[in-house]
Amino acid sequence: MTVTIKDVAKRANVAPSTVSRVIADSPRISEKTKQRVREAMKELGYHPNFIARSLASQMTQVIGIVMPSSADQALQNPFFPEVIRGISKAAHEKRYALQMSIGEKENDIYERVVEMLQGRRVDGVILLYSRQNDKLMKYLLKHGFPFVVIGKPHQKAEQVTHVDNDNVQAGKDAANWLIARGHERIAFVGGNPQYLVTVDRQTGYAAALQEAGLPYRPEYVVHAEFLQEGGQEAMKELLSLPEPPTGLVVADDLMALGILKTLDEMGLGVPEDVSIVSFNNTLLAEMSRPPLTSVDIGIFQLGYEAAKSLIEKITNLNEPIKRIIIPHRLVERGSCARR
Amino acid sequence: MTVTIKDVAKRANVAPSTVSRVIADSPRISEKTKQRVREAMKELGYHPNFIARSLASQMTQVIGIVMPSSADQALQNPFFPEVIRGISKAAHEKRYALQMSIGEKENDIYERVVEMLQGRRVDGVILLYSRQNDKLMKYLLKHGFPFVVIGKPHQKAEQVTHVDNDNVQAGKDAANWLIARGHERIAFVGGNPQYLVTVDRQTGYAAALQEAGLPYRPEYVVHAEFLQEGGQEAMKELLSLPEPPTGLVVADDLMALGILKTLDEMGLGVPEDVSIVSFNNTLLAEMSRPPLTSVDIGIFQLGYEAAKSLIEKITNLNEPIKRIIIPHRLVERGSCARR
DNA sequence: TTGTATGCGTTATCAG
DNA sequence: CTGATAACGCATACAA
Repeated sequence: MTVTIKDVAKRANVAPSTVSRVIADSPRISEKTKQRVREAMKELGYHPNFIARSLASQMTQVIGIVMPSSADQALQNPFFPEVIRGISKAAHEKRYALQMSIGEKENDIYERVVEMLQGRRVDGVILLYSRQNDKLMKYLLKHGFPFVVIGKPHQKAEQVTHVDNDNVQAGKDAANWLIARGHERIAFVGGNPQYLVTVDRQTGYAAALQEAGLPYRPEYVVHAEFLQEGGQEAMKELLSLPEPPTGLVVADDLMALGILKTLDEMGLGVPEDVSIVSFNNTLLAEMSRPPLTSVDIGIFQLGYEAAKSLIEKITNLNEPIKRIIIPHRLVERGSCARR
Repeated sequence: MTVTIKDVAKRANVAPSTVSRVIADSPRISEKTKQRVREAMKELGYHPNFIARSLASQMTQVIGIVMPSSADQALQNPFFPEVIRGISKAAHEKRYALQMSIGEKENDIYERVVEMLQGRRVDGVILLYSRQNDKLMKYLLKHGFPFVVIGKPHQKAEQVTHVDNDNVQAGKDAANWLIARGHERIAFVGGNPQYLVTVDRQTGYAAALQEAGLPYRPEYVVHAEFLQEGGQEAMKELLSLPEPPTGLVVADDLMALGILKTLDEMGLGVPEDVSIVSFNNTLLAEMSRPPLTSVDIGIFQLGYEAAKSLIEKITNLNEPIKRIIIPHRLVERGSCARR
């Protein structure tokens, strides 16, 4: 029924191994027989069976994508489709397929990924998150499975190839943008502090304040999970302080969207009353009112480089550990005003 | 190095085939030896090799997800993560893994999916789109590959298992909502008319107008690709008509977000000047200003049922063709006012 | 440059 | 209830 390498071999009057070599485009086969074999393949409608190939070669040509737990609505963040586009591009260039693992709870994810790898379904994985004390990462390191992290690993960063931004600098740039426009009361609204991006950007924010001689006020730092209960309240508190901030550095565009809403409900206008700089420069930044000044972090590239690195690692196990920093740049739109 | 079924067999003093049966939990193995074998598996840290299993059993336990072409920014639509969550849930329940195919151009996608299927990497696929005259769908039908469409197939709908909403009724409901609130000039803003959702919702919209005795005005129907050039202009034209609409039925939340922006630029308020009903009821509907009255179409369920149906089809090739309709319901928020 | 033989880790078909 | 043994479709070391 399904046409195999043997059928092709017969048709072309060669041995199966020859056909195999033609598929691999081995240089040790004469052009003439290559032609003949290829013709036979066409005529029979041959398609190589990846499963069989994988079993024989011990390589699947599949890479696994590990998403953060879907319990939080993180998936709704436009960040993900965009990284995946980047991953997909690089993967396709090297003829790799993509397998995906989504789980509700952290432990779900762990188990599925272990199964993926131990079951030899994938050659390696890309982690689209990086959380504190990650059981999965430890497992991967221990067993020597090829993997790459997007973001900065909490532990053992020197042992883990990762693709990241200079989030400290990015946080600094964002705050400086506001400082340069005369703002002196600048708050930081971050996401889950379990994720290192948040921490890094906050660090940069704090550094910028310090360099500018502005005081760091703890009450100006809020970690609001906007999608959860309580997020709005935290924001409202912040803006109801005796000395409310005039500028906000916000962890990402999706959060900024939520904040715009909260501000609106409080009767505060952007940028007249409050200026905002956010991160990621996704579609949302363009579509929001006002459009958001946002730090572009090269999401597509993050994915692209991660996949490229992973594939290098897979094909060459001695590939050194790498840290790749994707440049960022602030994109000005309408959410910041001079003070 | 890697521990196989044979190692386990030796350890447990049984034949490899017995181990295989234990893995499959065959009833023809005594509980006693099952215990023994399972112990041996634990002790050796055995993990079954899916690739080998796939080759022998001719089943991969993997389903493919086919995304629409990423050339347009469709991927940015929160619809996708949510369907995928649904798919993932059902897949995991039946212990299936997910493989993903993203391509830039339509032809890209076609080729990758053919490769996926012919290469026996997946047992079947779910199409997350349904476009006119789809080459891929024809191919799938012709070759008898198991597949399920989310949305309504343009052609041969009777031959294709699909999971859809009653989009005509949904369109009607949306329009009626506005009509019931006294609106008489209601426009329809759809996405790409190549996609049947758009057409169906428009049909429902038109039917509602007719039933209410309102005139159908062609100039009130706009297909705006917001993310492209020209989208804004089309909207502005619509709203600059001598008799501009007071109500808008908008294809989805993401588009509605863009429209809110355009309206704002034109100095029009929602819902004071223009009322909006949109579709999908994603996170964006909650986060926008004002929050959007939106028709919830059960995105998660669409994915869940699709995956379930596909798996049924894979495991039982005689499974009949099905059409599954996921119920919708309009969720009221703040974007509609009485006239 | 090409062919032969063997193995990849399982499942499945026979026996027993 | 359990054990040999032959596929599954391809890659590769070794021959020729």
